[in-house]
Amino acid sequence: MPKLGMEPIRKAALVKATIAEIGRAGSLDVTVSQIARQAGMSSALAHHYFGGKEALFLAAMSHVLSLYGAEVRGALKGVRTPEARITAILQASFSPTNFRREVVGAWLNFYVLAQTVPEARRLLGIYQRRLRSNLLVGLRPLAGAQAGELADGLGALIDGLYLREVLKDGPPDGAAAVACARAYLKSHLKEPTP
Amino acid sequence: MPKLGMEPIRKAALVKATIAEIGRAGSLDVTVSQIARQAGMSSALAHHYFGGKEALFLAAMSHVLSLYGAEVRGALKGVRTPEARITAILQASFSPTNFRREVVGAWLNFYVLAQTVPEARRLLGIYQRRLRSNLLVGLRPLAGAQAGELADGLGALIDGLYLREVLKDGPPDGAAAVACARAYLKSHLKEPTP
DNA sequence: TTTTTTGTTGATTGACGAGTCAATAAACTT
DNA sequence: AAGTTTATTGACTCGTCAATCAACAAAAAA
Repeated sequence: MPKLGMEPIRKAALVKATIAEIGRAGSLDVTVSQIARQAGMSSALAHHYFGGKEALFLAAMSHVLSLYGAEVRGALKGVRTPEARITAILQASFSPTNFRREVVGAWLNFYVLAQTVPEARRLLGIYQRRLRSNLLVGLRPLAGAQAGELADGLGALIDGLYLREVLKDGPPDGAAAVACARAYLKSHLKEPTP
Repeated sequence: MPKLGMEPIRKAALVKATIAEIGRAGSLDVTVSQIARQAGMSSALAHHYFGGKEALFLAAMSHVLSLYGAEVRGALKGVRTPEARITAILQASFSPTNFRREVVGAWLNFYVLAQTVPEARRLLGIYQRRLRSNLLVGLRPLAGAQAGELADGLGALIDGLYLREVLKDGPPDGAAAVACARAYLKSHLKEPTP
Protein backbone atom coordinates (compact mmCIF):
# COMPACT_ATOMS: atom_id res chain seq x y z
CA MET A 1 0.00 0.00 0.00
CA PRO A 2 2.45 2.67 1.06
CA LYS A 3 3.40 4.48 -2.09
CA LEU A 4 6.26 6.87 -1.79
CA GLY A 5 6.01 10.61 -2.22
CA MET A 6 2.76 10.77 -0.35
CA GLU A 7 3.70 13.66 1.86
CA PRO A 8 2.70 16.56 -0.39
CA ILE A 9 -0.49 14.79 -1.44
CA ARG A 10 -1.52 14.05 2.12
CA LYS A 11 -0.67 17.53 3.27
CA ALA A 12 -2.71 19.08 0.49
CA ALA A 13 -5.65 16.83 1.31
CA LEU A 14 -5.41 17.74 4.97
CA VAL A 15 -5.30 21.45 4.25
CA LYS A 16 -8.32 21.17 2.01
CA ALA A 17 -10.18 19.11 4.58
CA THR A 18 -9.28 21.57 7.32
CA ILE A 19 -10.78 24.44 5.37
CA ALA A 20 -13.86 22.40 4.62
CA GLU A 21 -14.36 21.43 8.24
CA ILE A 22 -13.85 24.94 9.52
CA GLY A 23 -16.43 26.07 7.01
CA ARG A 24 -18.79 23.38 8.12
CA ALA A 25 -18.42 24.16 11.82
CA GLY A 26 -18.08 27.90 11.35
CA SER A 27 -15.35 27.85 13.96
CA LEU A 28 -12.04 26.34 14.86
CA ASP A 29 -13.91 23.89 17.02
CA VAL A 30 -13.12 20.96 14.80
CA THR A 31 -11.24 17.86 15.81
CA VAL A 32 -8.19 16.50 14.13
CA SER A 33 -10.11 13.26 13.71
CA GLN A 34 -12.88 14.99 11.78
CA ILE A 35 -10.36 16.62 9.51
CA ALA A 36 -8.43 13.41 9.00
CA ARG A 37 -11.57 11.44 8.25
CA GLN A 38 -12.66 14.04 5.70
CA ALA A 39 -9.23 13.73 4.13
CA GLY A 40 -9.49 9.95 4.11
CA MET A 41 -6.81 9.00 6.59
CA SER A 42 -6.27 8.34 10.27
CA SER A 43 -5.81 11.16 12.74
CA ALA A 44 -2.40 9.78 13.61
CA LEU A 45 -1.26 10.51 10.09
CA ALA A 46 -2.42 14.09 10.35
CA HIS A 47 -0.35 14.45 13.48
CA HIS A 48 2.54 12.77 11.74
CA TYR A 49 2.60 15.27 8.90
CA PHE A 50 1.67 18.44 10.70
CA GLY A 51 2.73 17.81 14.25
CA GLY A 52 -0.33 19.42 15.74
CA LYS A 53 -3.61 21.11 15.27
CA GLU A 54 -2.36 24.67 15.19
CA ALA A 55 0.12 23.98 12.42
CA LEU A 56 -2.72 22.54 10.40
CA PHE A 57 -4.82 25.63 10.94
CA LEU A 58 -2.01 27.92 9.97
CA ALA A 59 -1.31 25.92 6.84
CA ALA A 60 -4.99 26.18 5.96
CA MET A 61 -5.02 29.95 6.51
CA SER A 62 -1.92 30.30 4.46
CA HIS A 63 -3.56 28.36 1.68
CA VAL A 64 -6.67 30.51 1.68
CA LEU A 65 -4.42 33.52 1.45
CA SER A 66 -2.49 32.14 -1.45
CA LEU A 67 -5.67 31.26 -3.31
CA TYR A 68 -6.83 34.80 -2.89
CA GLY A 69 -3.47 36.09 -4.04
CA ALA A 70 -3.63 33.92 -7.12
CA GLU A 71 -7.11 35.15 -7.91
CA VAL A 72 -5.98 38.76 -7.70
CA ARG A 73 -2.95 38.06 -9.84
CA GLY A 74 -5.18 36.40 -12.39
CA ALA A 75 -7.57 39.32 -12.47
CA LEU A 76 -4.68 41.69 -12.97
CA LYS A 77 -3.49 39.92 -16.10
CA GLY A 78 -3.78 42.09 -19.17
CA VAL A 79 -5.04 45.06 -17.23
CA ARG A 80 -3.60 48.28 -18.58
CA THR A 81 -5.18 51.36 -17.03
CA PRO A 82 -4.90 52.26 -13.36
CA GLU A 83 -8.65 52.36 -12.94
CA ALA A 84 -9.09 48.95 -14.47
CA ARG A 85 -6.48 47.67 -12.04
CA ILE A 86 -8.39 48.84 -9.02
CA THR A 87 -11.61 47.45 -10.40
CA ALA A 88 -9.95 44.12 -11.06
CA ILE A 89 -8.73 43.92 -7.48
CA LEU A 90 -12.19 44.73 -6.20
CA GLN A 91 -13.83 42.14 -8.40
CA ALA A 92 -11.38 39.50 -7.34
CA SER A 93 -11.91 40.39 -3.69
CA PHE A 94 -15.66 40.13 -3.97
CA SER A 95 -15.81 37.17 -6.30
CA PRO A 96 -18.14 34.26 -5.50
CA THR A 97 -15.09 32.22 -4.53
CA ASN A 98 -14.55 34.37 -1.50
CA PHE A 99 -18.16 34.11 -0.44
CA ARG A 100 -18.10 30.35 -0.17
CA ARG A 101 -18.85 29.07 3.30
CA GLU A 102 -15.40 27.58 3.82
CA VAL A 103 -13.60 30.71 2.76
CA VAL A 104 -15.75 32.91 4.94
CA GLY A 105 -15.20 30.63 7.89
CA ALA A 106 -11.48 30.66 7.32
CA TRP A 107 -11.30 34.44 7.18
CA LEU A 108 -13.41 35.16 10.21
CA ASN A 109 -11.52 32.65 12.30
CA PHE A 110 -8.32 33.97 10.89
CA TYR A 111 -9.10 37.32 12.45
CA VAL A 112 -9.78 35.69 15.78
CA LEU A 113 -6.56 33.72 15.60
CA ALA A 114 -4.57 36.80 14.67
CA GLN A 115 -5.26 38.23 18.10
CA THR A 116 -3.12 35.69 19.84
CA VAL A 117 -1.12 33.59 17.40
CA PRO A 118 1.88 35.51 16.08
CA GLU A 119 2.12 33.46 12.92
CA ALA A 120 -1.50 34.19 12.09
CA ARG A 121 -0.92 37.86 12.62
CA ARG A 122 2.13 37.72 10.42
CA LEU A 123 0.12 36.14 7.63
CA LEU A 124 -2.59 38.72 8.01
CA GLY A 125 0.01 41.46 7.79
CA ILE A 126 1.28 39.99 4.56
CA TYR A 127 -2.22 40.01 3.11
CA GLN A 128 -2.80 43.61 4.15
CA ARG A 129 0.50 44.84 2.80
CA ARG A 130 0.05 43.01 -0.46
CA LEU A 131 -3.41 44.43 -0.95
CA ARG A 132 -2.13 47.89 -0.14
CA SER A 133 0.74 47.59 -2.52
CA ASN A 134 -1.50 46.30 -5.29
CA LEU A 135 -3.87 49.18 -4.80
CA LEU A 136 -1.04 51.69 -4.68
CA VAL A 137 0.20 50.79 -8.13
CA GLY A 138 -3.17 51.76 -9.49
CA LEU A 139 -3.75 54.71 -7.20
CA ARG A 140 -0.49 56.56 -7.61
CA PRO A 141 -1.15 57.62 -11.18
CA LEU A 142 -4.61 58.71 -10.15
CA ALA A 143 -4.05 60.34 -6.80
CA GLY A 144 -0.38 61.13 -6.53
CA ALA A 145 0.63 62.03 -3.00
CA GLN A 146 -2.78 61.08 -1.62
CA ALA A 147 -2.46 57.54 -2.90
CA GLY A 148 -1.18 56.23 0.42
CA GLU A 149 -4.08 57.41 2.52
CA LEU A 150 -6.51 56.41 -0.16
CA ALA A 151 -5.12 52.91 -0.24
CA ASP A 152 -5.45 52.59 3.51
CA GLY A 153 -9.04 53.70 3.42
CA LEU A 154 -9.90 51.51 0.48
CA GLY A 155 -8.29 48.50 2.11
CA ALA A 156 -10.32 48.98 5.25
CA LEU A 157 -13.45 49.52 3.21
CA ILE A 158 -12.87 46.27 1.38
CA ASP A 159 -12.54 44.37 4.64
CA GLY A 160 -15.61 46.06 6.06
CA LEU A 161 -17.74 45.46 3.02
CA TYR A 162 -16.71 41.84 2.99
CA LEU A 163 -17.65 41.46 6.62
CA ARG A 164 -21.05 42.91 5.98
CA GLU A 165 -21.82 41.00 2.84
CA VAL A 166 -20.86 37.84 4.55
CA LEU A 167 -22.84 38.31 7.73
CA LYS A 168 -26.01 39.79 6.37
CA ASP A 169 -29.11 37.74 5.78
CA GLY A 170 -29.62 36.53 2.27
CA PRO A 171 -27.01 35.82 -0.37
CA PRO A 172 -23.97 38.07 -0.52
CA ASP A 173 -23.90 40.55 -3.38
CA GLY A 174 -20.39 41.07 -4.62
CA ALA A 175 -21.43 43.53 -7.28
CA ALA A 176 -22.90 45.89 -4.72
CA ALA A 177 -19.69 45.79 -2.71
CA VAL A 178 -17.64 46.53 -5.81
CA ALA A 179 -19.93 49.42 -6.65
CA CYS A 180 -19.62 50.86 -3.17
CA ALA A 181 -15.84 50.67 -3.21
CA ARG A 182 -15.70 52.26 -6.64
CA ALA A 183 -17.90 55.08 -5.45
CA TYR A 184 -15.42 55.63 -2.65
CA LEU A 185 -12.64 55.87 -5.17
CA LYS A 186 -14.47 58.13 -7.55
CA SER A 187 -15.50 60.72 -5.05
CA HIS A 188 -12.03 60.83 -3.57
CA LEU A 189 -10.51 61.41 -6.98
CA LYS A 190 -12.88 64.12 -8.12
CA GLU A 191 -11.10 66.66 -6.04
CA PRO A 192 -7.41 66.33 -5.28
CA THR A 193 -7.20 67.13 -1.58
CA PRO A 194 -4.88 70.14 -1.20
CA MET B 1 -24.69 33.24 53.51
CA PRO B 2 -27.36 33.04 50.90
CA LYS B 3 -28.72 36.52 50.58
CA LEU B 4 -31.79 36.96 48.50
CA GLY B 5 -31.96 38.85 45.25
CA MET B 6 -28.64 37.48 44.15
CA GLU B 7 -29.74 36.52 40.67
CA PRO B 8 -29.14 39.83 38.89
CA ILE B 9 -25.88 40.38 40.75
CA ARG B 10 -24.53 36.97 39.89
CA LYS B 11 -25.68 37.21 36.34
CA ALA B 12 -23.97 40.55 35.92
CA ALA B 13 -20.78 39.19 37.46
CA LEU B 14 -20.87 36.22 35.14
CA VAL B 15 -21.37 38.35 32.09
CA LYS B 16 -18.49 40.57 33.07
CA ALA B 17 -16.29 37.58 33.77
CA THR B 18 -17.24 36.00 30.47
CA ILE B 19 -16.15 39.08 28.58
CA ALA B 20 -12.93 39.23 30.57
CA GLU B 21 -12.11 35.59 29.93
CA ILE B 22 -12.88 35.80 26.23
CA GLY B 23 -10.57 38.78 26.10
CA ARG B 24 -7.90 36.90 27.94
CA ALA B 25 -8.11 33.82 25.73
CA GLY B 26 -8.82 35.74 22.54
CA SER B 27 -11.37 33.10 21.68
CA LEU B 28 -14.48 31.36 22.86
CA ASP B 29 -12.27 28.58 24.08
CA VAL B 30 -12.90 29.33 27.71
CA THR B 31 -14.40 26.97 30.22
CA VAL B 32 -17.40 27.64 32.35
CA SER B 33 -15.22 26.93 35.34
CA GLN B 34 -12.75 29.66 34.40
CA ILE B 35 -15.57 32.12 34.00
CA ALA B 36 -17.20 31.10 37.24
CA ARG B 37 -13.95 31.31 39.16
CA GLN B 38 -13.29 34.78 37.78
CA ALA B 39 -16.77 35.73 38.90
CA GLY B 40 -16.16 34.25 42.35
CA MET B 41 -18.53 31.34 42.33
CA SER B 42 -18.77 27.68 41.42
CA SER B 43 -19.31 26.53 37.89
CA ALA B 44 -22.50 24.85 38.98
CA LEU B 45 -23.94 28.23 39.82
CA ALA B 46 -23.14 29.54 36.39
CA HIS B 47 -25.05 26.65 34.92
CA HIS B 48 -27.83 27.26 37.36
CA TYR B 49 -28.32 30.84 36.26
CA PHE B 50 -27.62 30.58 32.57
CA GLY B 51 -28.41 26.99 31.76
CA GLY B 52 -25.44 26.58 29.48
CA LYS B 53 -22.36 28.02 27.93
CA GLU B 54 -23.93 29.41 24.82
CA ALA B 55 -26.50 31.42 26.72
CA LEU B 56 -23.66 32.95 28.69
CA PHE B 57 -21.82 33.91 25.54
CA LEU B 58 -24.88 35.47 24.03
CA ALA B 59 -25.58 37.43 27.19
CA ALA B 60 -22.01 38.69 27.09
CA MET B 61 -22.27 39.71 23.46
CA SER B 62 -25.52 41.44 24.17
CA HIS B 63 -23.88 43.33 26.99
CA VAL B 64 -20.98 44.50 24.84
CA LEU B 65 -23.49 45.74 22.32
CA SER B 66 -25.47 47.64 24.89
CA LEU B 67 -22.33 49.25 26.29
CA TYR B 68 -21.46 50.44 22.83
CA GLY B 69 -24.98 51.69 22.34
CA ALA B 70 -24.81 53.63 25.58
CA GLU B 71 -21.52 55.16 24.58
CA VAL B 72 -22.93 56.35 21.29
CA ARG B 73 -26.01 57.73 22.99
CA GLY B 74 -23.80 59.57 25.43
CA ALA B 75 -21.67 61.04 22.68
CA LEU B 76 -24.78 62.23 20.89
CA LYS B 77 -25.97 64.23 23.86
CA GLY B 78 -26.02 67.93 23.15
CA VAL B 79 -24.94 67.50 19.58
CA ARG B 80 -26.72 69.93 17.32
CA THR B 81 -25.36 69.93 13.79
CA PRO B 82 -25.51 66.93 11.44
CA GLU B 83 -21.76 66.94 10.98
CA ALA B 84 -21.13 66.96 14.68
CA ARG B 85 -23.47 64.01 14.99
CA ILE B 86 -21.50 61.92 12.55
CA THR B 87 -18.27 62.88 14.21
CA ALA B 88 -19.66 61.95 17.60
CA ILE B 89 -20.65 58.51 16.35
CA LEU B 90 -17.20 58.00 14.89
CA GLN B 91 -15.47 59.08 18.07
CA ALA B 92 -17.61 56.81 20.16
CA SER B 93 -16.96 53.90 17.80
CA PHE B 94 -13.22 54.41 17.94
CA SER B 95 -12.95 55.32 21.60
CA PRO B 96 -10.33 53.61 23.77
CA THR B 97 -13.12 51.62 25.40
CA ASN B 98 -13.66 49.71 22.22
CA PHE B 99 -10.00 48.97 21.81
CA ARG B 100 -9.70 47.18 25.11
CA ARG B 101 -8.65 43.58 24.77
CA GLU B 102 -11.88 42.17 26.11
CA VAL B 103 -14.04 44.25 23.82
CA VAL B 104 -11.97 43.37 20.79
CA GLY B 105 -12.14 39.70 21.67
CA ALA B 106 -15.87 39.91 22.11
CA TRP B 107 -16.40 41.57 18.74
CA LEU B 108 -14.20 39.29 16.70
CA ASN B 109 -15.72 36.20 18.23
CA PHE B 110 -19.11 37.74 17.79
CA TYR B 111 -18.53 37.76 14.05
CA VAL B 112 -17.53 34.13 14.13
CA LEU B 113 -20.56 33.18 16.17
CA ALA B 114 -22.86 35.10 13.88
CA GLN B 115 -22.10 32.64 11.11
CA THR B 116 -23.89 29.82 12.84
CA VAL B 117 -25.86 31.01 15.86
CA PRO B 118 -29.08 32.72 14.85
CA GLU B 119 -29.31 34.72 18.04
CA ALA B 120 -25.83 36.10 17.48
CA ARG B 121 -26.71 37.07 13.97
CA ARG B 122 -29.86 38.73 15.21
CA LEU B 123 -27.88 40.80 17.68
CA LEU B 124 -25.40 41.77 15.00
CA GLY B 125 -28.24 42.85 12.75
CA ILE B 126 -29.55 45.06 15.52
CA TYR B 127 -26.15 46.71 15.88
CA GLN B 128 -25.84 47.30 12.16
CA ARG B 129 -29.30 48.72 11.79
CA ARG B 130 -28.89 50.97 14.79
CA LEU B 131 -25.61 52.33 13.48
CA ARG B 132 -27.13 52.89 10.07
CA SER B 133 -30.10 54.67 11.51
CA ASN B 134 -27.91 56.85 13.72
CA LEU B 135 -25.78 57.80 10.76
CA LEU B 136 -28.79 58.47 8.58
CA VAL B 137 -30.16 61.11 10.91
CA GLY B 138 -26.97 63.05 10.39
CA LEU B 139 -26.52 62.23 6.74
CA ARG B 140 -29.94 63.09 5.43
CA PRO B 141 -29.58 66.83 5.92
CA LEU B 142 -26.16 66.64 4.30
CA ALA B 143 -26.68 64.22 1.45
CA GLY B 144 -30.41 63.98 0.82
CA ALA B 145 -31.27 61.06 -1.40
CA GLN B 146 -27.73 59.72 -1.31
CA ALA B 147 -27.81 59.37 2.47
CA GLY B 148 -28.78 55.72 2.33
CA GLU B 149 -25.88 54.54 0.25
CA LEU B 150 -23.54 56.80 2.12
CA ALA B 151 -24.60 55.30 5.42
CA ASP B 152 -24.04 51.78 4.12
CA GLY B 153 -20.58 52.65 2.94
CA LEU B 154 -19.70 54.50 6.09
CA GLY B 155 -20.95 51.64 8.25
CA ALA B 156 -18.78 49.18 6.39
CA LEU B 157 -15.84 51.53 6.55
CA ILE B 158 -16.22 51.80 10.31
CA ASP B 159 -16.19 48.04 10.70
CA GLY B 160 -13.22 47.70 8.39
CA LEU B 161 -11.22 50.43 10.08
CA TYR B 162 -11.92 48.88 13.45
CA LEU B 163 -10.75 45.50 12.24
CA ARG B 164 -7.52 46.98 10.99
CA GLU B 165 -6.78 49.13 13.98
CA VAL B 166 -7.37 46.19 16.20
CA LEU B 167 -5.25 43.69 14.33
CA LYS B 168 -2.31 45.82 13.40
CA ASP B 169 0.93 45.79 15.32
CA GLY B 170 1.34 48.54 17.84
CA PRO B 171 -1.34 50.38 19.75
CA PRO B 172 -4.57 51.20 17.93
CA ASP B 173 -5.03 54.80 16.86
CA GLY B 174 -8.64 55.81 17.12
CA ALA B 175 -7.97 59.33 15.90
CA ALA B 176 -6.56 58.09 12.62
CA ALA B 177 -9.62 55.94 12.06
CA VAL B 178 -11.91 58.87 12.79
CA ALA B 179 -9.93 61.03 10.37
CA CYS B 180 -10.18 58.43 7.65
CA ALA B 181 -13.91 58.04 8.06
CA ARG B 182 -14.41 61.79 8.04
CA ALA B 183 -12.37 62.08 4.85
CA TYR B 184 -14.73 59.53 3.34
CA LEU B 185 -17.65 61.65 4.33
CA LYS B 186 -16.19 64.91 3.16
CA SER B 187 -15.23 63.80 -0.30
CA HIS B 188 -18.60 62.20 -0.79
CA LEU B 189 -20.33 65.39 0.17
CA LYS B 190 -18.26 67.74 -1.94
CA GLU B 191 -20.14 66.74 -5.02
CA PRO B 192 -23.72 65.49 -4.85
CA THR B 193 -23.72 62.43 -7.08
CA PRO B 194 -26.16 63.08 -9.93
C1' DT C 1 -42.61 26.07 63.39
C1' DT C 2 -42.95 23.73 59.42
C1' DT C 3 -42.66 24.42 54.57
C1' DT C 4 -41.24 26.48 50.54
C1' DT C 5 -38.38 29.20 47.88
C1' DT C 6 -33.85 30.81 46.72
C1' DG C 7 -28.88 30.38 46.75
C1' DT C 8 -24.88 27.50 46.66
C1' DT C 9 -21.43 23.92 46.11
C1' DG C 10 -18.52 19.47 45.91
C1' DA C 11 -18.53 15.49 43.76
C1' DT C 12 -19.58 12.84 39.92
C1' DT C 13 -20.68 11.39 35.31
C1' DG C 14 -20.03 10.64 30.75
C1' DA C 15 -18.06 11.97 26.80
C1' DC C 16 -14.60 13.56 23.95
C1' DG C 17 -10.14 14.82 22.11
C1' DA C 18 -4.95 15.85 21.39
C1' DG C 19 -1.01 13.65 21.06
C1' DT C 20 2.02 9.28 21.54
C1' DC C 21 3.60 4.74 20.43
C1' DA C 22 4.43 0.33 18.97
C1' DA C 23 3.69 -2.38 15.19
C1' DT C 24 3.01 -3.40 10.26
C1' DA C 25 4.16 -2.97 5.50
C1' DA C 26 5.78 -1.45 1.17
C1' DA C 27 9.44 0.53 -1.37
C1' DC C 28 14.22 1.87 -1.99
C1' DT C 29 19.37 1.21 -0.95
C1' DT C 30 23.49 -1.38 -0.52
C1' DA D 1 19.32 -10.41 1.50
C1' DA D 2 19.67 -7.36 4.94
C1' DG D 3 18.94 -2.79 6.29
C1' DT D 4 16.83 1.73 5.89
C1' DT D 5 13.50 5.01 4.91
C1' DT D 6 8.65 6.29 4.24
C1' DA D 7 3.76 5.42 4.96
C1' DT D 8 0.16 4.10 7.89
C1' DT D 9 -2.87 2.83 11.65
C1' DG D 10 -5.24 0.93 16.01
C1' DA D 11 -4.95 1.29 20.53
C1' DC D 12 -3.85 3.82 24.36
C1' DT D 13 -2.85 7.69 27.72
C1' DC D 14 -3.89 11.52 29.97
C1' DG D 15 -6.31 15.27 30.46
C1' DT D 16 -10.34 18.23 30.11
C1' DC D 17 -14.87 19.87 30.39
C1' DA D 18 -20.09 20.53 30.16
C1' DA D 19 -23.72 19.25 32.57
C1' DT D 20 -26.13 16.97 36.51
C1' DC D 21 -27.29 15.96 41.21
C1' DA D 22 -27.73 15.42 45.89
C1' DA D 23 -27.23 17.97 49.69
C1' DC D 24 -26.77 21.91 52.59
C1' DA D 25 -27.99 26.80 54.18
C1' DA D 26 -30.70 30.74 54.86
C1' DA D 27 -34.59 33.62 54.21
C1' DA D 28 -39.59 34.04 53.44
C1' DA D 29 -44.18 32.32 53.63
C1' DA D 30 -47.58 29.42 55.79
